Amino acid sequence: MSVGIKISLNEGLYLRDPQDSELGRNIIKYSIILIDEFGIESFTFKKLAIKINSTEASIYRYFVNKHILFLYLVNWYWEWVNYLVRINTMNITDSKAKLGIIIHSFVAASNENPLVEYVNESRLQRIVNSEGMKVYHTKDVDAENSKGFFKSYKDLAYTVSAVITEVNPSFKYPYTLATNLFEMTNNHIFFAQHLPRLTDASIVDNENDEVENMLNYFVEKLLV
Amino acid sequence: MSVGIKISLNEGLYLRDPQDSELGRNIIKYSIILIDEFGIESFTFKKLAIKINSTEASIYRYFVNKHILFLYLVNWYWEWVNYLVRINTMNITDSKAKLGIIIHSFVAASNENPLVEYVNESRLQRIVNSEGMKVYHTKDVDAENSKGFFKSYKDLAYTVSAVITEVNPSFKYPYTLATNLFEMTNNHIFFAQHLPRLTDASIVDNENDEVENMLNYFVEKLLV
DNA sequence: CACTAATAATAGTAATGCTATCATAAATAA
DNA sequence: TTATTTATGATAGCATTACTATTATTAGTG
Repeated sequence: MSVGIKISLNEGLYLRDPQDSELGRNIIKYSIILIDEFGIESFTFKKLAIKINSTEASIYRYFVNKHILFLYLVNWYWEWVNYLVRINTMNITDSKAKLGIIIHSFVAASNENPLVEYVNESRLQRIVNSEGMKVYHTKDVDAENSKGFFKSYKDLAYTVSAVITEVNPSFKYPYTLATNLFEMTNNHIFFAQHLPRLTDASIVDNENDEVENMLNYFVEKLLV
Repeated sequence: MSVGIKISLNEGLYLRDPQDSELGRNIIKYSIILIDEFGIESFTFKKLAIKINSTEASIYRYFVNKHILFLYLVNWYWEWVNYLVRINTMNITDSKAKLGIIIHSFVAASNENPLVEYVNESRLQRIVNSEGMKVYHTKDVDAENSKGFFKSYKDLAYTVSAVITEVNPSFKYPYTLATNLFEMTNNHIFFAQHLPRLTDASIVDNENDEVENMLNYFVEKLLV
C-alpha cells in the first residue's frame, strides 16, 4: 500500500476524490498510462473502463469528462513540481543556485523519488511535456480559470518569479520568464525528440542535460 | 474577386486544392471563422457544411479530416509570416533591425495588408495564438513530420535563426531562440488575455505593444 | 452535343460522449 | 444484529461525431 501522502487539488476538478478509493486510484494510474501511450485525443473513458475492468458510468462518477480528468492530471504535475521546488530549495540561500534547482526540477522532475505509488511520474512528465498546454488552450479557459483550475500553475509561476526577482530585482519580466522557462522545457524536450529542426538541444541517452544547460544559459544571459 | 495570389502549401495537406474552387475557398474562409469563434474542439465538418450550404461529403473531398484542415490553416499562417518577414526585411541591411521586424511580424501579423480576400488574417492569427501548437503536439507528429507537414515552420525557424546568427555569430542557440520567440508571442498574447497571472505583458487597446517590447528586451539581453 | 468532373442529396455505420435505471455488494449506523 | 446508506457494476439508450458509399444533378470542356 502507498505511504498515504495525499496531493491536494482544487475540489472542483473531481466529483468524488479519486485518491480515496481503489477505483479512483486506478482511474489515475491507468489514465496516465493510456494517455502516455496513445495520446489524449484517442483516450476515452470507455477504453479506460475496459483497461481497469470497470464501466464508463463508474468513471463518470469521479470526473465530469475526459478534459477535466486531464486537467486533474496536469494539476497534479504542477503541484508535484511545486512540491519539488519547495523542498529542494528550502535550505538554499543563494538565489542563483535556487534558480538552477528550479530548472532542474522542470527538466528532470521524473528522476525524483515518486510521491505515491499509483502515479508514474515519468509518464506523467512525458504527457505534460507533449500535451500539457492543451489543458488551457481552449475556449473554456476563462470559465475554468474563474473556478481556480489553473491556480497550481499560477502558484508555480509566482514561486519562480520571486526567485527571479531575488536574483535580479530590476528584471522587468519575472512572470514571463518563469512561465517561459516551464514552457520552454516542455517544448524543447518535445522538439528534441520529434522536431529536431526546431531546437538546438538534443536528447542524449534519454537525458535532458542539453535542455537544462540551454535553459541555464538563457537565464544567465537574461538576469546579469 | 481575389487578386489571384496563391499560397503554396504542401500538397499532402489536401486532396483537392481548396484555392482552386469556390467551394474550396469557402471551406477555408468559414473554417477560419468557425474555429475562431468556437474553438477547434467543437468545430466539425457537419457544422461547416451547414454554414456554407454544402455537405460533409463535399468537404471530405478536400481534406481527409478536421485535423488536416487545421494543419492546412496553420501552415497557411506560417507561410504568410514567412512571406511578411521576407518582404519586410528585404531591403534592410542592419541585422538587429531585421530581428525587430521579425518580432513585429510575429506580434502584429494581422495588421498587415491581407493577401487574399477569403482569409481573415486577424482571425487566423488569433487561432494560431491560442490553438496553433495543438497541430504538432500529437501522437502523429513523426508520421506527419516525415511527410513534410511542418516544413513551413522549420523554414521560418531557419530564416529567423539565420538573422539571430547575423546579430551574434557566437550565440549557441539560434534555433531555440527563433522558435521560442514565435511560441512566446503566441503564449503571451494568449496569457495576457486569459491568464494574466502568467505574464507581465498586458493588452492595451487591443494592441500587443507590450508583448512586442518584451520580446525585443529578451532578444537584446540574449544577444549582446 | 456528348462527356466528364464537381457537387449535392441521401443513407448508413461504428465510435464517442454522455445519462438513466436497476441490481448487488460492502461499509456503517441504529 | 438488522437496517440502511453508499459505491460499484451491468445494462440500455440516445444524440453527436467522424466518417464512407451510392446515386442524382449540374456545370464546364472538348
